[in-house]
Amino acid sequence: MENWVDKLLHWYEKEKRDLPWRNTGDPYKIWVSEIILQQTRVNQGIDYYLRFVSKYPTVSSLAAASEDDVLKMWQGLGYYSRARNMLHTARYIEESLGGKFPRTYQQIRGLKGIGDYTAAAIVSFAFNQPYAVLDGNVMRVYSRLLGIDEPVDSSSGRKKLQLIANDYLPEKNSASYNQAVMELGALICLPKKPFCTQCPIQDQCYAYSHTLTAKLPVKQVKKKIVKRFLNYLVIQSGDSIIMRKRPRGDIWQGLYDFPCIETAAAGTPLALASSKEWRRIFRNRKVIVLSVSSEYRHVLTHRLLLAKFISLKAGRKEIELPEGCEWIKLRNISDYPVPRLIDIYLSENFLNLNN
DNA sequence: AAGTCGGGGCG
DNA sequence: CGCCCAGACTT
Repeated sequence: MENWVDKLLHWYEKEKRDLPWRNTGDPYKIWVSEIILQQTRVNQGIDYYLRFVSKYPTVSSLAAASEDDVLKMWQGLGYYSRARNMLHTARYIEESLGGKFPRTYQQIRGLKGIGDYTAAAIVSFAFNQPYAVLDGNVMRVYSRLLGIDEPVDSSSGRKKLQLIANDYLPEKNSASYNQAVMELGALICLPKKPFCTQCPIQDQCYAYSHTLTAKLPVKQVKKKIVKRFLNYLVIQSGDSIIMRKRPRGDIWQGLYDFPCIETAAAGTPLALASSKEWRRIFRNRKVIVLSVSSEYRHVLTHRLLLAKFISLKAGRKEIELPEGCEWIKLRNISDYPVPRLIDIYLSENFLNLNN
């Protein structure tokens, strides 16, 4: 029916790499290989796999090992919970399942350290059961092949791709088909600069015919934590203090904080004093800096705020009130909504006011 | 749904 | 330096 499936399988049989775990049908060794290869490149995992199955050739031998020894075998590979979970699961199989590796998807999926992908991989590769694997390679291949533009790292995107993978999985050659799709992703359909001219199913590919290979798959924009340096001016005069209602289009809209000079890096009071904002607020006059706080760190979802509070004493008439700012009686300050950062600062520095 | 967990290879 | 890798688990 779908001729491209045969092309893909043919390509796989011809081009597949000779990897050590492809020469065994032992579910234990396939399990070991799949755990090692989680978030790990094949080339990095090969030596670890060979050493591991050499030292622990069976579930029983692994179950009898100490955690120190297993972790030592894992040293340098990372994600060490994988090794601890394997030991735990080996002992469970040994003690509760009579040392016999389980054979059904549901049983295997329930083992510690085995999720959807690994359970499908084991039952497919070891027992040729029709469960579709979905890993990074498979998601990339189907995203391009079918033009799926939903983020593959969202739960809805993964769910959709799993259904697609289930749908495309042939009933008979599931083991070969699963590995063929992954191998295509690993050798041809690369994240960057894929070798489309060598792809056996290029003529089927939506992304190729629409020149979208560079755009697919879509990933959620990684919210990298951006630092913001806030230099707050805590200006007091008599029983009053200047606060600012935060404007729209920025964090903490509608809450109150202080007049703020934001800088690209940690600012020193001396540098701030020569800034345009400072000179405008204080009308080019000298003011008395009472104190400069240490740096407060405040984490938001996508921001790391590094705040300093510069406490100043000034006469009201010497001040040019910045946009959105107002004098507030200190005794009323608890009536105003403030961000957590400001609340902490106030509680540490105006303790008498906050109870 | 987002955060956490390691380390290495590659452009 | 950022991205990505035969992901799973916790919060």
